Order: sequence, then C-alpha cells, then structure tokens
Amino acid sequence: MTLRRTFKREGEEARRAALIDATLDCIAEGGPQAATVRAIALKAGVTPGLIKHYFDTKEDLVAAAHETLMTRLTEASAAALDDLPADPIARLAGFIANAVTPPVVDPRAMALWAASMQLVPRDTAMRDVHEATYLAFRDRLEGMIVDALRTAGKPHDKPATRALAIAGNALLDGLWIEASVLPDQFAQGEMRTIAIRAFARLLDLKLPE
Amino acid sequence: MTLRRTFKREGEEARRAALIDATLDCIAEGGPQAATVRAIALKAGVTPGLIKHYFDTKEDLVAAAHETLMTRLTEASAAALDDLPADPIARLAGFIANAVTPPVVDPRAMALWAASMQLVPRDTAMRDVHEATYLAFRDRLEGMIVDALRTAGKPHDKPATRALAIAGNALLDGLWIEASVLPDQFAQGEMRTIAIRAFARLLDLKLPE
DNA sequence: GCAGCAATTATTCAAGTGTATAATTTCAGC
DNA sequence: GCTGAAATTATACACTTGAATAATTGCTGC
Repeated sequence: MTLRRTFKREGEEARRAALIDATLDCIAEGGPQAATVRAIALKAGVTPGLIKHYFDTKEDLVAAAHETLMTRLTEASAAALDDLPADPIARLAGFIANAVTPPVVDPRAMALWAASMQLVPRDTAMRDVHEATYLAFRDRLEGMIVDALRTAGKPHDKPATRALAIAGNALLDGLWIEASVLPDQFAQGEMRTIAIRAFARLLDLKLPE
Repeated sequence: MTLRRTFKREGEEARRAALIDATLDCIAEGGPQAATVRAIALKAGVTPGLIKHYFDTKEDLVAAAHETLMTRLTEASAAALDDLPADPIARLAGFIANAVTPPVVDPRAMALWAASMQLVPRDTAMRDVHEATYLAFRDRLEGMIVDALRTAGKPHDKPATRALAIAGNALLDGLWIEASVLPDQFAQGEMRTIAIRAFARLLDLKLPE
C-alpha cells in the first residue's frame, strides 16, 4: 500500500538531454558546488538514482554538460552568421555587434563560462575543448578580417592578420565579459558602438555602425 | 598518556593571513569545492577548529580571502607603475606590456579570478568588489591614455577617451586570459608585441615596442 | 491481455562536510 | 616559578554528498 511516484518512460536521448540541461541550470544558478546529484535530479523531474543509470558517474555527467555547453555556444555563433549580410565589411560589423549584445551577452552564459574556465588549468580534457573552441572562433574571425581587408583593398599578409585576429578576439571576449557581468555600467547600445569603432581603428577600416 | 600535537602561538594577524593564504591556495589548486575547512587547516599547518576561532563561519573566511586577492591584484598593478618611465607614451607602453606578460600573466591568478567571476552574478558583495576593482583599473588606464594623447598633440575629449579606455581594458583582459590559460599558443614575447601594436592602432599613436 | 525486460523509484551506506563544544597547552604578567 | 586567560587541539555531531543495490513500474512484442 506504499504509494510510489508515478513516472513516464522517456527515450534515452531525451533523458540524457534533460539531465544535461538540469546540470547546466544548477551550475549557472549556484556554481559547480550546487550541482549535486539530488539538485540535478529534482530539476530534471527525476530521482537521483536515474543519473547512475545514464551516466556511470557524476563526473561523466558534468563533462557531458560542458561539452554540450561549448557545442551550443559554437552553434549559436555559427547560426547568427547565416543572418548576416554577404558584403564582407558589413558582415564583419554585424558579427562584432552580435558578439557584444544580447542574447550573446548573458549573465547565465557568463557564469557557465567562468565555471568551465576554472577547470581548464587542471583538467586536460577541458583544456582541449577550450583550445579547440578558442581557435575555431578566432580562425573564423580571422577569415572575416581577411575578407574585409581584401574588399577594402588593404594589405592582409598572414602574420599581420593573425595578430589582428588575436587582438580582436581578446577585445570581443573582454567586452562580452564586462557587458555580461556589469550591465548597468554601460548605456543601451554603447557596447556595440565601442566595439565597432575599436575594430575600425584596429583594422584601419570604415565599419558601418 | 595521549600525545597531543605541540603548537606555537602566533599573533592573530599572522594566523588570519595564513588561513587566507591557505584558502587561496586551495581554491587555485582545486577550485572552490576543494577549499574545505580540513584542507585549508592542513595547508595552514593548523587544526580545523582554529578556523572557527578566527572566522565565525567558513563563508566569512572565503569572503576575506577574495577581498585579499582583489586587493593584492590592485596593489601589484600599482606597484608596477612606480617602475615605469615618466614619459607618458613610454609609460603607457610599459603598462600594456606589463599586463600581458608574466608575472601578471599567471595560470594560478587566472584560476582564482575565474572562481571569483563565478560568484559575482549572484553575490552582491562580490559584485561590488568586482565593480570597484574594474573601474579603478579602467580609470587608471584612461588617465594614462589621456596623458599619452595629450603628449602626442592628439585630441582627447571625454567621451572618446572613455570608449578607448573601455575597449583597451577589454583588450588587455582578453589577452591576459588567453595568455594565462593557453600559454603554448603564443610565442615568446608575442603577446607583448600584439598588445602594443593593437593599442597603437586603437589610439592612432606610435608606441615604443 | 500478458510476459518479460528495461526504465525508474526507493532505500541504504560509507565518506566527507561545516560547526559546536570540551579538553589541553602555551605564554604573558606577576 | 605560578597562575590564569587565551590560543590551539581533539572529539563529537548532524547533515549532505555520491554511489550501490533492491524493489517496482511502465511499456513493447506477441
């Protein structure tokens, strides 16, 4: 006569996805230490034991969650590219503006990013993921910089564009962090203007604001 | 006949400092979750109970540790300023180079910074500390930019220098992060050159490399 | 419908957590 | 040297953690 919790069977992929999403939510809200098996299970609407059924260990679940996070960030960036104009210069400007305004600028994403950054120095798997993600983003930026410079009839030799991509990437990262963490410090649209003008000076190029 | 651990009485300030240092070490090595009272006490060469004697709660100790960290970073930056040349342009170049090379670039500092970044979105006290630190650094950078522009006979109206300081700060932050976390990606001295050339273009100024 | 298998829940356990309290030891002042 | 107060250690406790196992339930194929 003990009343047991009623449940529904979901597919494996759905349950894994739900558990991963719940893990990311927990980390975003309370940091890694808040992502306990019980909290994750509660948020996923499931019992803690089920985690063991889909992931051998909690560490495996966290690793899967981080991989999902990185993939999503990359995909979001790639998806935004499709909506950008074809003209290389306008395209670069749109890409820059996109990187420093919502929804890319987002406190939750920032918290998740900080959590993963913390693991990178002492977890080789995490470092590999970070390195690959970093280089992919930077290479994409470098490609757009080269296209824009070529369109404007400016020189674009390899060592110079590499340096510009590294600096440009760093600039976007820094602006993204501060805009995400201290939104009240910047006026509406200010980040966008600052980023585009800074890139214009960096590349010695007129960029449409 | 139970043999008790022998100990020496240290002053209050020495013990508090030792506990704070031990806390920072633990966080740097294994993240916040590794900073348990037992691990901290062990690293400080002390018994866990003593923590309670100097800090009402572990949370208090962690807060004190973060405040110490921020203060140290600020002081380190200020100390380096004294060794810079008096000429505003050379001074700015030295400041930039300093920010993207060791010992400022440091995986341990980076890990600690990421740990505190993670707390900022959901802890108002941490956000206040971060905001104050960020603005102090940025204002100092803006002052140096203004001095350099004035020396070069360039215009330096307020809204423009604010934007340049925000962008310059973001650039230094981003380069510092990547240099700290992926040191193998950059050649010896490469970051320094990239940073100074990027600033030269940003400010339309010749900077000594 | 029903048999059986896999998904899910419930329960348990050992280890680790922060904190509170009691027992000792150090050391300064006389 | 002694004494007493404060610093430090030792011990205990209640709670949370991740994981392992047993019990049950939902569902698919016949």
